[in-house]
Amino acid sequence: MTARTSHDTAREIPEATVARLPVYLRALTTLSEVGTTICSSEDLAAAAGVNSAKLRKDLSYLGSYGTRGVGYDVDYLRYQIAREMGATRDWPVVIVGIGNLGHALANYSGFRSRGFRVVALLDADGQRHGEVVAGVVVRPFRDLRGIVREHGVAIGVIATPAASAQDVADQMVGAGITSILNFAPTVLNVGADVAVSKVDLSKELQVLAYHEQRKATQETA
Amino acid sequence: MTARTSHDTAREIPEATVARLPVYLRALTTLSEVGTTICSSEDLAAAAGVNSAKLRKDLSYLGSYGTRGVGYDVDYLRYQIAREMGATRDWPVVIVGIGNLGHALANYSGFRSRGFRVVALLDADGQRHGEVVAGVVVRPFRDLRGIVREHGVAIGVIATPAASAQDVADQMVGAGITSILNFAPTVLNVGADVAVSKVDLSKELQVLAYHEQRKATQETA
DNA sequence: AGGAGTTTGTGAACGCGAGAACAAAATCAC
DNA sequence: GTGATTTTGTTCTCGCGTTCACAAACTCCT
Ligand SMILES: NC(=O)c1ccc[n+]([C@@H]2O[C@H](COP(=O)([O-])OP(=O)(O)OC[C@H]3O[C@@H](n4cnc5c(N)ncnc54)[C@H](O)[C@@H]3O)[C@@H](O)[C@H]2O)c1
Ligand SMILES: NC(=O)c1ccc[n+]([C@@H]2O[C@H](COP(=O)([O-])OP(=O)(O)OC[C@H]3O[C@@H](n4cnc5c(N)ncnc54)[C@H](O)[C@@H]3O)[C@@H](O)[C@H]2O)c1
Repeated sequence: MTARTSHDTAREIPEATVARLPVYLRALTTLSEVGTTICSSEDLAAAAGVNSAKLRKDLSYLGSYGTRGVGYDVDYLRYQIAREMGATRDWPVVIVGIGNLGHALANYSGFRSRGFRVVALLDADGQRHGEVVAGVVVRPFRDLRGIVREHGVAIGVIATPAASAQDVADQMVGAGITSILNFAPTVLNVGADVAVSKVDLSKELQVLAYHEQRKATQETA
Repeated sequence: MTARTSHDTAREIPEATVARLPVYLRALTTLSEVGTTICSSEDLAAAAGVNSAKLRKDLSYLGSYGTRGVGYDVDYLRYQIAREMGATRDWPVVIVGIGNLGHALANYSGFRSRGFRVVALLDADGQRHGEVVAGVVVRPFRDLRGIVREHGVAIGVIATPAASAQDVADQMVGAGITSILNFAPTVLNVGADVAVSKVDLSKELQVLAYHEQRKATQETA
């Protein structure tokens, strides 16, 4: 692979690599906060919890940002990853369904610090309208279209019950949203041009329980 | 592959398959609630949002629970998957860090309905002690050891800030917990006999932002 | 300047998972 | 009963991701 210039962003980055870049970004931020200016792939891999060869290969998809015999400049590499990920710009986000989870998400400072700005909190329940959460007022769900247009929102978060999720997704797509983060335990049907990411909290617990179960049955065997 | 009897649980199930079993379980529950008694692999695959060949291969790791030319008995298959996953028994769980996210998790009914019972809510902040969330009182973090022993807790959930997460994990392991679900954005260092599952909500958003970014730069190219 | 020591970037081997395709097994029609 | 039809369980192939291993490239010391 030849060297890449900073404006050469055309190459495909494997999905598995993309999923790890945020982890590297966080590890670099931590290193930077502790005053580290240079780090080796070994150091960074340990901080990110991955194999160092994998880390180097991942970074090689972005370009050649290290120095052999030395390592990586922490802040420089961090900027390069952030730029590639789109983390150097601000992403307006709407959250739909301001119940238990929606409140937690709205209050989460980690989104803001990573470039996501909650521009609206929407709920179908009139009882919730007018409530202010983390400085943002809860508004009716029907305001979705106007908000998306006004702020150029591309990313929507669904935190409604499963029964409403498909309907909410349809309206989001209709309003112009092209990426959805879904917390409801349902499979969403959307067009191929819409990206859906699903977070299933109880699935994670169920997988852990499976391994516990296996450990137990193997011991008694 | 030969037929398997119901007590033959020794075979290794691929991790990718284990991760999908909860999805199948949920799809089967939905089908059952609508009154469906028999379904084909095609039906179930559509409900779960996967390829039907993949579904059949996944199920074949558990045993041969379908009937050729007919399909699967919904309730029977659901029971078999639940048994394999350990979902037929009750799993006591402790949640540590009852802030924004901890409150949402404590209030989440989906855990209970899938066999997880929150036996304790723990927080280091004395201000929070005594508060009742979803019928469970918030107690001091130092009670962890006693609670784990008393209830035989194997699974712990970490919802504290990142700075405290490693310490909480160490104490959990010391108290006898062997599976941890971590919501803090940190890599946890634990022994090889402890399973850690990490849920990183902002990572998911960052991956979506990356794809949005790519779409945008490709259009302008 | 040159050699010793480090660390990156990448070619190559390997293993796992996804999906196509098909044989085996069950039902149904008559 | 027998053939047509349906649907499962499994084999086979392909591609992706992980990891090893090493040459290339850089620094540091003398
Ligand atoms: N609370 C958790 O920790 C947790 C964990 C895992 C998954 N989830 C999932 O996240 C989702 C939300 O959970 P929750 O505990 O916050 O539920 P909740 O009932 O507390 O909140 C849901 C909110 O969505 C609103 N809503 C319902 N239909 C709507 C619609 N069509 N348009 C707009 N808003 C609508 C409701 O008014 C309510 O405010 C659920 O699907 C749940 O399964 C929650
Ligand atoms: N809120 C969200 O939606 C969200 C989203 C993604 C990730 N997270 C992550 O989840 C974690 C919790 O987020 P939050 O918004 O609930 O934070 P929070 O500050 O509201 O709550 C943290 C709680 O942990 C308690 N705590 C701190 N140190 C502790 C210790 N050593 N032992 C026991 N308890 C301790 C605090 O007293 C507090 O009650 C954070 O790591 C955050 O990054 C939260």
